[in-house]
Amino acid sequence: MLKFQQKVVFMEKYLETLKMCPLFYGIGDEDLLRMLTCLGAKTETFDKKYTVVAEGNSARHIGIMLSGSVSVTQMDYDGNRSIVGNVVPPEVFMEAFACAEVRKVPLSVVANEESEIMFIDCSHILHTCHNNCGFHQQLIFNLMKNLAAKNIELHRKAEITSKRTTREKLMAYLNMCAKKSGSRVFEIPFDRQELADYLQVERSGLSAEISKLRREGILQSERNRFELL
Amino acid sequence: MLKFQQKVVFMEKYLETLKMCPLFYGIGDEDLLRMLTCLGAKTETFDKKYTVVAEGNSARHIGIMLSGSVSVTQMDYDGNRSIVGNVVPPEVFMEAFACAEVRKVPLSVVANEESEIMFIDCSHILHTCHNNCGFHQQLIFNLMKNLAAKNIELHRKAEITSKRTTREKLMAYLNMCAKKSGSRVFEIPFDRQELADYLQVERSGLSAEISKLRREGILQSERNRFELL
DNA sequence: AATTGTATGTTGAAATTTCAACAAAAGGTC
DNA sequence: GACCTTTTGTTGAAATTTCAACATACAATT
Repeated sequence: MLKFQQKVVFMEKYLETLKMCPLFYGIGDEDLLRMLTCLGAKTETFDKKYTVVAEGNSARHIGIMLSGSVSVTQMDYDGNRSIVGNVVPPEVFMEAFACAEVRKVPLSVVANEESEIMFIDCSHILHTCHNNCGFHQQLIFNLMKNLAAKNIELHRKAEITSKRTTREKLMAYLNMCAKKSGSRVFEIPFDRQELADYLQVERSGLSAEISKLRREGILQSERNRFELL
Repeated sequence: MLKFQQKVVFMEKYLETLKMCPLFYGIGDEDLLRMLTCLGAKTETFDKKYTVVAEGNSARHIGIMLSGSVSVTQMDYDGNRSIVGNVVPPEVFMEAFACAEVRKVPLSVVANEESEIMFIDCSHILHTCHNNCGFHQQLIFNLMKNLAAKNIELHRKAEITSKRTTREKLMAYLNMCAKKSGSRVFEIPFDRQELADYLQVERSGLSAEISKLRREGILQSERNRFELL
């Protein structure tokens, strides 16, 4: 009993985050908490740099970011890292593999900082439970919307990395960030090496290009803070 | 009345294709035909090279390939074409934009050859009709699965284009094709320029690389037929 | 404050890609 | 078959990226 109480208290700590999660759109507080229990949601904490999901792991679970942030990365057979993206609360990750009922994930997820993550076995979402929670329908609908949105995000990333030069990729990325943040001043979630792995270019060449753009008066930057002029 | 009859006859012409479509998995013949009418499915024919969907068009409809094939492409502000993928029967396209309820599509779709395509207004799928067709649930579920599969496909494409050299991209692509076809001999759905635009490299450099691989005895090829040795 | 480690910037040489221009081969049309 | 168009292959020069190596700045730890 105490255990249940603790669980609820814990979930309530992140209730605001969970309510913002696209997966739970349109579901009230009470129902949400009940539903999470019904779905067998489990929360885990990961230290910085820890592997949340390793390539080849089972792809049964959907991850929901509660705090911190993680990077989704792909590793080449000869060690080249490619960063697919960055996930922050209240976003969801691994949902595509879970929904497609792929056995093993072909990528890995690493915590960028101390992070709390909720996991839900996707089969509990897909195969409506017999308690007949009225919200399963809504949940599936939300999951679908989220998959569609991820799809579009992948298209957007492809648009950036399809550029041929480091400069074009960088500018396409920075313009996208500016647009997203709604300001010409913004921070990016990557350090130089990570940005290079995201844009699929060389770190040194990327640094050189940033310096060049600065000299040309196109942008200002220091560390991960950028301003487009 | 005659019109209705014609429609049914037409649909029956492609019944086999439609039954294979991931969107209609688990739905019987009779139900499928009734459902298509209920969903207001419309079929159009496009000549080779014709634009099926232009960038900026409304993104309300899902396309289902009945015959022929189309290419999904993105155009750069300075005219660089990037090919996202190729769609053949009985696959579906544009579903991500329709499901995410994006207003305008950010890419265009062109017929590679004479093609027949069925369109369904996605809102008819998402917002269950009041006739209460028993299969709406199944349809939504199928759509979700399909979105997840597309997601994974986009990941796979990113894995290919994330390679740094023309040779690596090409080999990654050919290996994927070989795996998909289950044979070391296979045809690709692209001519050289299209393959270059898909892999995001120069056509001339791609041709040169293919010749080189041939000289090195790694593959054989003529036109779009390849054999990995 | 000194030390250590990590992140970023810089540079020049080597490798690769892009670009432009043309040659050769294949396909379609009359 | 002759002609025209499109596709594919080839080539060398210019541009760009990668790579390796080092310099500098910054952060954390003792």
